[in-house]
Amino acid sequence: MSKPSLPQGTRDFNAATVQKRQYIFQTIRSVFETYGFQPLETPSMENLDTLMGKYGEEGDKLIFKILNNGLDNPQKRAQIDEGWDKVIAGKNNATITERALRYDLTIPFARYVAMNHGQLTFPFKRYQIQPVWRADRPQKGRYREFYQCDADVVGSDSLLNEVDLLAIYVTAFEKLKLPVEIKMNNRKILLGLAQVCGGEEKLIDLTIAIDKLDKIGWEKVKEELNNKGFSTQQQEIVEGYLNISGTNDEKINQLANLLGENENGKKGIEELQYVLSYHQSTGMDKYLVADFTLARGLNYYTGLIFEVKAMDAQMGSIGGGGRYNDLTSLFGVPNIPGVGISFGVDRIYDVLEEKNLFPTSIDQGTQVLFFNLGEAEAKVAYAQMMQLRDKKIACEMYPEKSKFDKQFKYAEKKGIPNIVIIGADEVSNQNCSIKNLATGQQTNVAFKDLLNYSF
RNA sequence: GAGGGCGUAGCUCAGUAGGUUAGAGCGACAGUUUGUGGCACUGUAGGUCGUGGGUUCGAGACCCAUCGUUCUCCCCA
Repeated sequence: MSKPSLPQGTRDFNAATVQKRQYIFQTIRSVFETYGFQPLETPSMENLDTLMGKYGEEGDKLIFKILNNGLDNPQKRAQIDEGWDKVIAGKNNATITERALRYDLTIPFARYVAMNHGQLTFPFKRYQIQPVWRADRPQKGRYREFYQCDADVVGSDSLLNEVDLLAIYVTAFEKLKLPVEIKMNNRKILLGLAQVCGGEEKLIDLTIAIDKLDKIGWEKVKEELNNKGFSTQQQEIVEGYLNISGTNDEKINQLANLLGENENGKKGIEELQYVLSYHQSTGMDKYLVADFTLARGLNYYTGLIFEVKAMDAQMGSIGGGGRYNDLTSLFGVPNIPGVGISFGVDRIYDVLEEKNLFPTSIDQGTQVLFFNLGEAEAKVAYAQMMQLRDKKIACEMYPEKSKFDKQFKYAEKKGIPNIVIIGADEVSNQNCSIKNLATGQQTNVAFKDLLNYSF
């Protein structure tokens, strides 16, 4: 028997951790509900072809695939061998695998909308809090199983949805007391840039290069652009684009000059301005930062895109989202525009922990420990305890008659603030001794008054 | 997919240029006269040194492989 272990990139959560995670979930959930979003849950596995091809080449490689059952069936040997050959050649084959663990919550949601659009009332606003799985190499802030909290609106083109979703971000992070910056860009701006220098078909090469700016620096980006066949003149435009700086308004002005009369550029800027100006009136614009180098990997985005960064923390993005104008057409139902955001709970947890931002009051453990002083006494004490439990006070009784020392230590280790002692004397006097472990104060309380005692 | 670090008691780690029976702190358990904890003292248990090879008279230490873990890059939440 080998030592038990956990699959790579997965974790157990102990009591204290679960409570802190619940605090994050509940905070986000209550904000979602306040904004009129309703819950949805989908299965942890989807058909493989629902997921494949939606996350780009890199993403497809990170999907956890589930091996089919019955591969040991000798009668299907030939078929299975053929299937394996295809899998080994890098293709998917339904004989070997036809299901996979979900990689995010957006695509399963799109699949749900495509399947149920006849019954849904649009605009349809749903939130979803569930784990997702990625076959990534685990490292800091990166797990193979982690939770996302998504809110999406489908069936509406209005930018008011973007405004609303940004407000959700701001409200949730304010409640969590986590200082953040929300970066915004627009795919249309990136498209406009591509059209101005090199053409639309270079959009992907261009965004990949731009995205690397803060990691590898301009010289290397320039080199990469050169390799991808961008002319000197085009490279200069990109350089000008990347050098845009200042306040949001200043950046937008510089961008407008650079992109000139390009239709996509103008539209992209207009949308960005709309959302920014809306949030000037809510006061939330102080969190919003126009960042034209923001690209985002998922290739289904078509409009405004967002990414949330925790301030002063060594951590990748803790949330992201954007507009996708035609996601359901991947599943045969065209013309349902959508926009959504996602919270990365596990990373938010790591940042809150690192910065010590969890409130101290979320520890919801036992309030009162009843000492066990023997069979007869325990029976009397148990009846008293049950009354407190009826009043929703968390109580427990030490399960065996042990020395005081031991029972005290148990209370201490579990962080139980109060103990109640009911021994032979107390039973005959119909009262109990209540001791507060922090202060050491001990008082006698009659059984009939116990219910009104404030612990 | 590429590249580093680290695997010694339940936990955190020591372990000198390879040399006898592998150590400490914390934790656990027991006790210091069996109704009042935190402190202190005493004692007890607990290790195939990740695994498998190799070098050597001799390996926890050196070499190779393998597994696990962690971090960076890629990409992402």
